[in-house]
Amino acid sequence: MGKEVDVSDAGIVGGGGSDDGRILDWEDGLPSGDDLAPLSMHLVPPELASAFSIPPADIKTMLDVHRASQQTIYSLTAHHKPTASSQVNGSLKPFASSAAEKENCLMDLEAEDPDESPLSEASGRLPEFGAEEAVDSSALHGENSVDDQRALKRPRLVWTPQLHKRFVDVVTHLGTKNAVPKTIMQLMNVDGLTRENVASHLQKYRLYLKRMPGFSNEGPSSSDHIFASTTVQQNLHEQSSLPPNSRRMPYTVPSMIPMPIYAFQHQQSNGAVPFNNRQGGASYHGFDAHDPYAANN
DNA sequence: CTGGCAATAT
DNA sequence: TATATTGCCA
Repeated sequence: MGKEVDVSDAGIVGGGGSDDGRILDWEDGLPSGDDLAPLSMHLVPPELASAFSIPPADIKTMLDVHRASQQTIYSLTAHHKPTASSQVNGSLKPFASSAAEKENCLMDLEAEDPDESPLSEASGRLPEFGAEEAVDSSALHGENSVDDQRALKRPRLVWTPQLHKRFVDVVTHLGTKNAVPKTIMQLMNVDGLTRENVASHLQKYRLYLKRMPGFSNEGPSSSDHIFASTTVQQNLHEQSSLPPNSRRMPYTVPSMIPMPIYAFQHQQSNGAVPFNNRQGGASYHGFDAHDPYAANN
């Protein structure tokens, strides 16, 4: 990876076939197609997997491979979020790879807060892929394979207790004044989380707060260290994608930005436990009327 | 363009 | 039911 291939003269892809030698050179030593395990083949035999409680991996399709390779390419090139300045019209859409990344790195949400309730989210449930158009449309039409990725509609977000906790932490830290969807989204630092996701959740959350007076938080609390519990190390990535003139608020101190997690999204029904999935009782728009965060804090 | 909010959709 | 989307206005 650290080596660059000189493409200045021979690299023009569609040009002449004069670069065959180089490509053969490249392929030399690689296993042939016959030596490779088919995609449908499990790396771990089912019996062995079940013996060790390893959840069965889902069969990979060409579409999966396509996405994975796109993500690889993406990570090798620009690791940019979609900003106004970034010109991404060429081939790689940040959104597409972000979605792929999200799907591949499932829910690693746990990993902060050891005292978190051991909810059985990690029940080994793999979120399947949304588009069931298993047929490779690019093979049929040869176009819009990239555009489709952005057009893929995201699975609906599940506000797990972990996600919700992060949400509440950020919101209470910001205070009612500064807690706007965009800011919340940025500070939550959850990969794949959209502004709309936050806005929708925030709307409900405010309705909840309205009937629970006393929990509301006015101004930004600069002193509390709600993010101190979450270990911060790497991941100061892409925080500088803000426009140069945008003001850097005191609460955007990098050390407060928690470790990135991945938004867990699902299709229909799976083992994901919503943060408010209590059983009966009084709840208002999903927010428990009594103490919704007892289990989360 | 973003945010807030109610209504409506999935 | 939980979340998404839409429409309208600030």
